[in-house]
Amino acid sequence: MKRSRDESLRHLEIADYLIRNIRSDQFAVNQKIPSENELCSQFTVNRNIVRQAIARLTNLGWITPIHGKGCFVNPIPAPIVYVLSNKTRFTDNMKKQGLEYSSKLLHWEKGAAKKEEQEKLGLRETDLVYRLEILRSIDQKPFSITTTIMPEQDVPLLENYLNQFVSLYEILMDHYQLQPFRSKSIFQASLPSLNDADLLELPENIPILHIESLMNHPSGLPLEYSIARVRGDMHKCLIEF
Amino acid sequence: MKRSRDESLRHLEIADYLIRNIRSDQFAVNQKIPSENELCSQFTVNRNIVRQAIARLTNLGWITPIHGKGCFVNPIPAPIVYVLSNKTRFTDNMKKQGLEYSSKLLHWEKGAAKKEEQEKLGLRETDLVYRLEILRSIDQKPFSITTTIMPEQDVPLLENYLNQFVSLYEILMDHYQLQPFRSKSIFQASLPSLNDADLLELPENIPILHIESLMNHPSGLPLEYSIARVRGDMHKCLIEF
DNA sequence: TAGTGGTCTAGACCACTAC
DNA sequence: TAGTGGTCTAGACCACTAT
Repeated sequence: MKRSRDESLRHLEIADYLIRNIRSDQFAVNQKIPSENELCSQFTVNRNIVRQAIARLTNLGWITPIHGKGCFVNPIPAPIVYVLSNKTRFTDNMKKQGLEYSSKLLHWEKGAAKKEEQEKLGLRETDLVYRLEILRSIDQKPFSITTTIMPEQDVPLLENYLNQFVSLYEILMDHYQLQPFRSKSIFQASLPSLNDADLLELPENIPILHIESLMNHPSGLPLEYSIARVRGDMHKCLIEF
Repeated sequence: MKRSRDESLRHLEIADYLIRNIRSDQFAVNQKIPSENELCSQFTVNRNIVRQAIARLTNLGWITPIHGKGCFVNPIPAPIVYVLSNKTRFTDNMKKQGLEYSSKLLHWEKGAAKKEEQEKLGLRETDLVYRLEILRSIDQKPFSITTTIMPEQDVPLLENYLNQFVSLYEILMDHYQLQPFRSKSIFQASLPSLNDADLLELPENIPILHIESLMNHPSGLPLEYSIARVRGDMHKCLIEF
């Protein structure tokens, strides 16, 4: 995977040219960059080469090509700083920053705990768990997908409250008097699965911050195991020690 | 950036075929996958299409093409769990896990503190800082690059000890009796810069875990500001609350 | 209808590796 | 020398958008 800076690959040259122009606002946000054919003549190369450059910028999230119209420069999202502490809530964080947020329950199910879930939550094979898939958005734009697993015994008949889902923590608080505390989190950088990329409306190559968390009862017993996938380019996670 | 699963793009079909075969060990680790020409005839497509599929797998880190030889399946690195706490050291973490690690000082300089550095470290415009660029490896494989900034006043004549660099924390301990404590860290997922990708010997599209940290004196005064870029596919960062 | 991006074919020449 | 990957050309046909 070695690369050297002096090799003259035409498509990289064109990609660099485009990125420089976007950076310096020569190609403004939400505006079109030159068409493929224009770039072909400008650089006297084949359309395939231009398309390689275009693909590169698309993958890196700089532009979005729209069939029949052209390639448009993406707005650069300013990363949102999210403070993670033992009692952080998504909603609290957003409220503090005055951001418009929303949660949507994509899917839920009740079933036997899988092996990993048993271990993380301290359950037996026969125990049941709820699995929720939640999409969170900020300013109407998809921001993260979280899979949350909770033991059925802690939130019996949870399905009764899922019809008008607004916030998981409201449900826990209002109907079960539960207030989970963060016990530990594992951070990882990865690329989105095709499914997550679709849901987050992401180009494939935008990295994802993967946060696997265990939340406890105030007593210390595990209550909630969650795996969040957050857009890397929209998110910074701050931890204070 | 919408994608639907039912569109039949030949190059995606080929890429899927290859990934399935790698996953199921039909194409074993460190072995060659079929050559481009073989894939061309197998799928009765043009070489360009096969090369799109190959590029996809390369970017995703599945294979490494070697000129004149073929495309070889990459070994899948098992992620190393790194515990981050207010007194974590890289070397301690690795020692505990019995891993062979090493640090290499790539570059150092002394100069006026930049604006951001002044803010983070509480310095004045006239203050000087040391900037170190450190490459850490595990089992001889590049793992992370860290830029560390320290005020000159805290580590005067640091250059005297950089000739035989082994570990930054050894120098701080042995020559300055300093033991920095982690105050806060900011996590972000991103893609590597071209330079970092080169140094880490990474395909471009392997995501990077970006950890920006502030370390303090035991007294609470800022002592060290660092920006680490860690291979996302080799690293999990655990935080306990 | 003209212009745009989306997909694909059929070649060419080169550099590197193995024999 | 034969086979491999690396780069690039010159087309074709299609679907979508604007007018």
